[in-house]
Formats: sequence, C-alpha cells, structure tokens
Amino acid sequence: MLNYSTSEENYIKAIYHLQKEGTVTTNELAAELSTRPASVTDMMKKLRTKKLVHYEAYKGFRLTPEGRKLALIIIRRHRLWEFFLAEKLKFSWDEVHAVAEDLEHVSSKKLIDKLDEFLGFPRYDPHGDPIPDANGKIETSKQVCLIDLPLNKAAVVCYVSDQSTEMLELLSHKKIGIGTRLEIKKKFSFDQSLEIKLRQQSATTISGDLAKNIFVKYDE
Amino acid sequence: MLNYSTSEENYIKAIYHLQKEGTVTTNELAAELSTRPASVTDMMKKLRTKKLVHYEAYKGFRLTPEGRKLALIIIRRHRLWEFFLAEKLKFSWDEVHAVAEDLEHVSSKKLIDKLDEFLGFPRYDPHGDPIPDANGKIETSKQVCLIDLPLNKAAVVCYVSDQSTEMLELLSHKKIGIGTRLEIKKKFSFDQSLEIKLRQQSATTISGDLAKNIFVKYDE
DNA sequence: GTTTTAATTTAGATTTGCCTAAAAAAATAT
DNA sequence: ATATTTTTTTAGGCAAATCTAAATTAAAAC
Repeated sequence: MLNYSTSEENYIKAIYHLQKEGTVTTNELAAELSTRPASVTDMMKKLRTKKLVHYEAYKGFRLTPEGRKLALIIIRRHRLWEFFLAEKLKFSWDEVHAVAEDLEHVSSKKLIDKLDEFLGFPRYDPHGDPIPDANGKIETSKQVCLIDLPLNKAAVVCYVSDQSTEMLELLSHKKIGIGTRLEIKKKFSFDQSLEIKLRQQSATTISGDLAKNIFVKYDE
Repeated sequence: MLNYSTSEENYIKAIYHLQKEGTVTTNELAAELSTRPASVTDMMKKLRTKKLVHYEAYKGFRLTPEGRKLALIIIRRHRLWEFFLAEKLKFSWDEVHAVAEDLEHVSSKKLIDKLDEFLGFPRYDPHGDPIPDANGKIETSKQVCLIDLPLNKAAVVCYVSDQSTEMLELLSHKKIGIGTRLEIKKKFSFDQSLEIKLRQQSATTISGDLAKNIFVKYDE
C-alpha cells in the first residue's frame, strides 16, 4: 500500500464526503477544506496522475475505485480513533473529532487493525456513523423519504420517484437534483410542507406532495 | 503552547538524545537524522530564532530550557504511546518504536494526559526508559561505574574519578571524555578489561584499572 | 443568441524542508 | 607554524503545498 501526504488524504476524504452522488466542484471542495480554488485545481491534477480521482478541466471530480478505497481507509482510522477517545479516554462527544483529525493520518495498517480488535470491533463511532471494516466495507445508510427525514439532519437526494416533466421542471426550478445536499429546517404539519435549506443557499419551501416523491440518504 | 512541525520536533528530540553532556555537532545530528549537514545548519538557524536552541556558527548547539521542555513533551508522548501499543494493543517489544515515531507528533496535551491516566500513569516504557510526567519531570538515570555497565547498553561518560595528568593523557589518546557515548561489546573476566565501542568509531580495548575510574549514565 | 456573471484554470510568487557543490573555518598533522 | 584534512556554513536549486491576480471557460440572464 502506497503512502500519501496528510494534505492528499484530507482532499480524498473531503471529496468522499461531498461526492455521494454526482461530481464535486472546485468551489465546493475549496470551501470544505478552507482553501482556495486554485489550490484545489493544483491538487486535483496531482491526484489524477496518482489515479485517485477522475478529473477533466471544468468538469468536476469523482473518486476512482482506488480513491474510494483510500477514503474508506482514512474514515476507518478516523472513526476508530473517535471511538477510542470517547470510550477509553472519556473524551466528550464533541471533543473527539478534532483530535481524530490528527490521529487519522498515522498510516500503520497493523495499528488500526489492532486498535479495532482492542475496541471490540465497534460498528459505529460516537456520532453514530458506521465504521468501515478492515476490508473497507461500510454499512450504507438506507434510503428514506424526505418526508421522514429528521430536522437538521444533513442528507443527499438520491432518487426521485415521479419523473414526469412537470415534476422535473419544478425540481430544476428549485435547484434540486440527484446529489443535492439539503436539510429540513421546519416541518408544517398542516399541509406537510417543509422548509428546507440547500447547501450554500438560502432556505426554500416545498410542498408535501413534492417531498413524498423525493428520497434521500443521510449525509455524513 | 505553540505548535511545531514534525521536522522541528524530530530535530529537538534528536538534540536531546545526543546532548546529555556538552554540545551537539552538525555532523552528529545529520547522522542521527539521516540528513545532510547543510540541512542541519538551516534548521538550527530556524530553531535559534524560535529560541529552542543555543547556536553560534561553528560552535555546536544545545537546547535552551524551552527546547528541553519541548523535548520532554515529545519524549513523553513517544513513550506513552509505546506503552499503549505494547500493553493494550499487544504489539511486540520491537514493533512499538516505529509506530510511536508517528503518533508522537500528534500534539494535543489533553490527549496525552488522558492517555497517561488511562494507562495508569506508567513510569517506564516497554524498553525500560522512564516516562516524563505531565510537568516534564523525568527520572534521571543514576550514575554507574563503567565496570558495571551491561553489555551493549548505550551510555554516556559523565564523570572521571582520577583526574591525574597520566589518566587524562590516556583518556585523550583513546578519545574518551565527558559526554562521550559508548557501549561495551565484550567483557574479559581474566583482567576485567573491556572491549568498548565509541559512537561512530571502531572498537577499542580499555583496562579494568581505567574502567574503574570512569562513570557513565545510561543513554536513551 | 449575446452579454454578463460566476466558476475554474493558469501564471507566477512564497514558504518549508531538503539537496549539491563550493567556500570558509576549525582541527589535525607534519 | 604551516599545510592538510575535516567540519561547517553559504549559495543556489528543487519539490510540495499554498497563495494572489489575471485569463479563460462555462453558466446564467437578458
């Protein structure tokens, strides 16, 4: 297994988290990593030569199978350390992430596999996110209807059941499509309408009828 | 507490290990870190501006009090991780060092103090070296006569009891002085003479009479 | 379908940590 | 005391990862 820099690993992880469905854009990634778009372009060229991302100028990027494999290794490290910090060192729920951000870059596979064993092969980290196993298998969060999505839980649109022209026109007007990340800010029981917020945009309202046809997966 | 790069930390740690008595030279440090003398000079200038080392061109370097404090923090991290790896993750004696070299650069003080507590405040790492406490206090190894030094245990000359001209002449001829690092390769019971190896030099033999007057501390 | 705006990429600079080769200083030997 | 050898420093460069500013391409608006 090759070795990657902390910076490369952070990019790969960020792409994995943003990707889900569809492609990731330069600006999205720059925002996620608190860096500049120009830096992202530079790194994408490098990761492309390392065959970790698919990338063509102006067309966004996606992880290759190898890139995804690497992402899952890093996420496995991160979540196992989070579990360790919370369970064994009694860190509080909200402190574990920052420390795990550093620990996740220590790359010994043996270390992580032995840590996993020591911890009793936990399946979820302290935030409830699933931990990939030693082979990189991760429990995929099941698809849920937008109607049933809890408040303020980040999710990604993954399927639309009614694909009529009218429906698609409405969705496109609201800038919602496969891969759109959103969360529900308010639910109105009167008509089942929802106030939702799209990532990096202001809030909008959608009807219960529309929501019933949209399916999402939990984002991470 | 300020934050230092992995590279800076490795230099500080290496100086601490080499220092013991007297000053550290450019070539010694370059050898210890598998780098080039020119790189050492570059880094010494930087660490000087950060007030971690005393350094004047051509005169070698020593840690400042702040530098020593930092060194002990890094050594504390390293040895606690070694203990964790051996004790909890069942790594074997000889595997712990390499992994701890990476883990030691994760700089959260809270992490290390909680790890210390989790491990039950161990006093020695798996190699028997003392672990500095949360305040940077470390057990100083007691002085032992060279006659009593175990085979192959690295040690540093710290005192010479007979300081006659004849004695000093002999020592200077053998290139032994305060701060000289050495280890015993063979002991001859017949006359108590010792075959010793000075760091970075070939082996030489010294008589029992000489060895009785030389005192060393264990090196780390 | 232009034009305007926004996103992305290129070009060129900066910082860190390292390198080689050459110069300078110190140590050693004659 | 001078010459030789060794050590150390300087000078100049390189690669990684970042940045700003300018140019280019794509998307949006009119």
